[in-house]
Amino acid sequence: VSPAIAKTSDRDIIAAARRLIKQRGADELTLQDVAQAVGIKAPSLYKRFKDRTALLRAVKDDALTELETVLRKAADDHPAPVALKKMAFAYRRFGKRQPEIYRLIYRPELKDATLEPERKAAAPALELMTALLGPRVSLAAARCITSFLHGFVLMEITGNFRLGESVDAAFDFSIEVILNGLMKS
Amino acid sequence: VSPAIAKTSDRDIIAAARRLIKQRGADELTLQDVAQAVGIKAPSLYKRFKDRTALLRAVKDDALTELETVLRKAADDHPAPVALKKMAFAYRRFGKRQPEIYRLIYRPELKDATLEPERKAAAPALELMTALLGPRVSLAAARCITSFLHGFVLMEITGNFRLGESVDAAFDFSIEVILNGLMKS
DNA sequence: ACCTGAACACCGTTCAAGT
DNA sequence: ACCTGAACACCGTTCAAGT
Repeated sequence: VSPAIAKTSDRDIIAAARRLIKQRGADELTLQDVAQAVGIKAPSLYKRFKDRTALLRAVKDDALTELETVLRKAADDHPAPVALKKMAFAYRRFGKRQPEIYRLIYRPELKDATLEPERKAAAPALELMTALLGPRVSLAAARCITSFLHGFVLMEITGNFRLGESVDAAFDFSIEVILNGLMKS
Repeated sequence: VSPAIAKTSDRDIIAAARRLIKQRGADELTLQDVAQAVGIKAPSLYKRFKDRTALLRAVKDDALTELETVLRKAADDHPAPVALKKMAFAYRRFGKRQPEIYRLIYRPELKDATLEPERKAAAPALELMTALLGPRVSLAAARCITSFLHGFVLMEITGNFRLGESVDAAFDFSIEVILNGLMKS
């Protein structure tokens, strides 16, 4: 008896799911669509992922890993204040390029027990804040800038900025405001 | 022939849906559950709401109206800097008290054509910023503080602050940072 | 005018059977 | 070891029929 040959792989499936989510959003993602994209039938997906949520979680982890890379590359070897700005811009760019993926990252039902990936993605900002302000306020400062970035990106990709004027300018302005405020603290 | 007597009303239905969402989240909301809560069957809901999305939208508008009231009451007649802080605290409190409702408000698929309700809820912050900083930077400043608040509340209710230290303190700190930064601009 | 049961479409999920 | 068709549960939605 010859065992069935695998037609696909976990990585293929994750990549296909991610592409579909990027295009249509996670709510529209059907296991049938994913299966079809990798040349199998929906029930076969259950050999590799416990359920739909587990697959979404895998896509999320994939995206979070990429986000961490993007943030670290942006910060590079720049001095802390410059690195912070570059990181902020890179963060926003990531969100704008793949809004549906960005939204996926923060779905509450996708948090797993370990929290490893999200911790890794949050690390770069915290490290920079420590370099800039010292350990006493670094966590609070990281929460400040992180919250702003998250909120701004969501507002922007959800279409909540519709009163005119430049959104780019508002972003630049806000980053200046926050960094100035942090320096004084 | 006696026409059927209405067993419920739009307002009852919206209130029931809101209560159920508050408890279990919008994703878990079933039209059957809503119908049962007001003593009718699911198909009857379609006499009053075009579809499930329209019902969610009505709940969202209801919540946004309440949010605007809460924010205006918090600001009251205080001088602008005080009013801004009070409003920020009220905003966070609203989100923490009804996290699932807060999340609902910002679902992209629930935005309607007019955008009236969301505009009204954003107005108080913008007005205060104009009073505080003048019309030249008020919109950018409003976007700054609004983004921060939105991001912070989401991070908090989604459970993204888990590195210890006081979250309350981080919020206070952040508000100070941003207001200080704004004054210097 | 509003309510209902029955029916349909769609989708996640399970499982026994195939190679 | 992986894949499949068939079946089931659940839910949004439609519609003809009831009062």
